[in-house]
Amino acid sequence: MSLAETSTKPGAGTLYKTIRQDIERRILTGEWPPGHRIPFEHEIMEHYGCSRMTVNKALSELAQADLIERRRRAGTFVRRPQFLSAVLKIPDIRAEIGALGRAYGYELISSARRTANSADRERLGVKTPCKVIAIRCRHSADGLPFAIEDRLIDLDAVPDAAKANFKIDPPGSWLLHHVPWTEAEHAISAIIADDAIAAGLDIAVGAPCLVIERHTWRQGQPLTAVRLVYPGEQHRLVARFRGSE
Amino acid sequence: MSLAETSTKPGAGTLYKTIRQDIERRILTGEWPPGHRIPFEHEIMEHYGCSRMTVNKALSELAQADLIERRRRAGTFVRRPQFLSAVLKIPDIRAEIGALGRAYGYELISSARRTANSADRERLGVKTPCKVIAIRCRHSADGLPFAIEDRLIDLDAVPDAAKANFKIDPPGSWLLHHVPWTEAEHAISAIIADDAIAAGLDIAVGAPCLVIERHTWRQGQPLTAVRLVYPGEQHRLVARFRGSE
DNA sequence: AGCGAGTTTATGTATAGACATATCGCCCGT
DNA sequence: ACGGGCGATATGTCTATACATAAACTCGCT
Repeated sequence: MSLAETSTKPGAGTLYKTIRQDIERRILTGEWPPGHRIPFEHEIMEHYGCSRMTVNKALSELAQADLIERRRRAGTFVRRPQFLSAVLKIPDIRAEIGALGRAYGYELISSARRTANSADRERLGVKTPCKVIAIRCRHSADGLPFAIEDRLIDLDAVPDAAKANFKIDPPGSWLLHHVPWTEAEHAISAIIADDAIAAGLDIAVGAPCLVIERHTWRQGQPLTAVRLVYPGEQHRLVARFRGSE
Repeated sequence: MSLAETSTKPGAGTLYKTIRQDIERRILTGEWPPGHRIPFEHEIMEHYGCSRMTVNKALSELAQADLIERRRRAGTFVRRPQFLSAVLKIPDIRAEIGALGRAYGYELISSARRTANSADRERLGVKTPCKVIAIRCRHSADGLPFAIEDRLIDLDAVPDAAKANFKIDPPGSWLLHHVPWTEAEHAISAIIADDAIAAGLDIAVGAPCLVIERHTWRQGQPLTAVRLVYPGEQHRLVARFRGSE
């Protein structure tokens, strides 16, 4: 029990993957519950009889996958699992539609620049007064409505947005290419189309819609808040992924 | 232009992060489109004047994040972005409800073991005849309906499932703890509650529902297919994440 | 031309050692 | 008791080197 388990099935052939999978297994089965401090690199390295870099590589990958949290001097801890957390990787609708091989269409419905009212401030999560741009637009694929977008941009945080031409560029694409972000949050829910949504998406009132709300920050400062409404029966969010081999 | 840009803002203080972000930026802005071969480790290492291990660390992280694909002898290539791919990280409803601090309830509605009919086979994606378990159950939080689950398990791929007691253990939890998987696929969509769903979730017919369909494989072999229906106005899939600092 | 064996090359893994950096805790002085 | 400073310690980064491995390429044989 004390030495490296070269006798057990090697798992994946390489040492660091074996280490990573051993730890991953213990976390997923609950043997090491959230908050548990996993052995120091020093100890793991002795257990497997390898160098610290090898252990470090295994732990770094687990940290990148958010399974563990590493704190200097304190050690490495099992993270609370992110239940049903949904990560939408690339948020650019224009590119998405292009990748589907369909013709992208964009239409600016309304655009207003104003001092943020209390609803705007709450939605963005800012406390101090600021200027915002409020945009409503529609994306379409092959001429058919694809999504309705409702967006608020904090002009103080993104002053360049005042110079962008949102009659031509979709705000999502423009922001993705011009503004770096550090944190984001998504929420996905389902709603029933009301009159405005039904008209905008060319579907029946009462039809199901998928709603994605996204907030984006840079170093804790709110940049933009957006709400995208998709026809729910036509649109599916699909993801395929691997379980770290 | 030829040497390391120590004059530009360091980005993140450490070299490998600078390298990773430089490359990430070029990919996200489209400067290096999908399929583009990015410079060899050898070249990057000379460009930044560092060792290959440092470059390798940066590229490994980008590969883990699925931004690039690495092929021996051929080089490293920008991957086709996974548009709007949604990754639901932990699929265990029992743990999810527990984490919300609410009391978990589980009720098996029906369970049947049978030889897969053609609909079962299509849903699972198997071609040859096999045995399956079909389960319908309900999850609740604090006594209120939380989700309806409809699941198919391939008994040939997961023979142990015949011994599990799904009257007590939710099939999702049981599978998570007993069956390793290597690939999974999610699809999220929105539907309108029909009679059966409305009754099961205690909501009105015509109310919006969020649907998650998940398929799970091990080494390409289908293990299980599940469809989860949530009340759409009460339930939101939320995720917060960082943009690789 | 077709095919198989050998070569080249870029990535993959692993090592030992070095120094940096964030903190946890302890000790000491007020 | 309280707080500031400092040392111990675990992780973070980086290097130079070595060998393994897979795949693309070359070349020569039939």
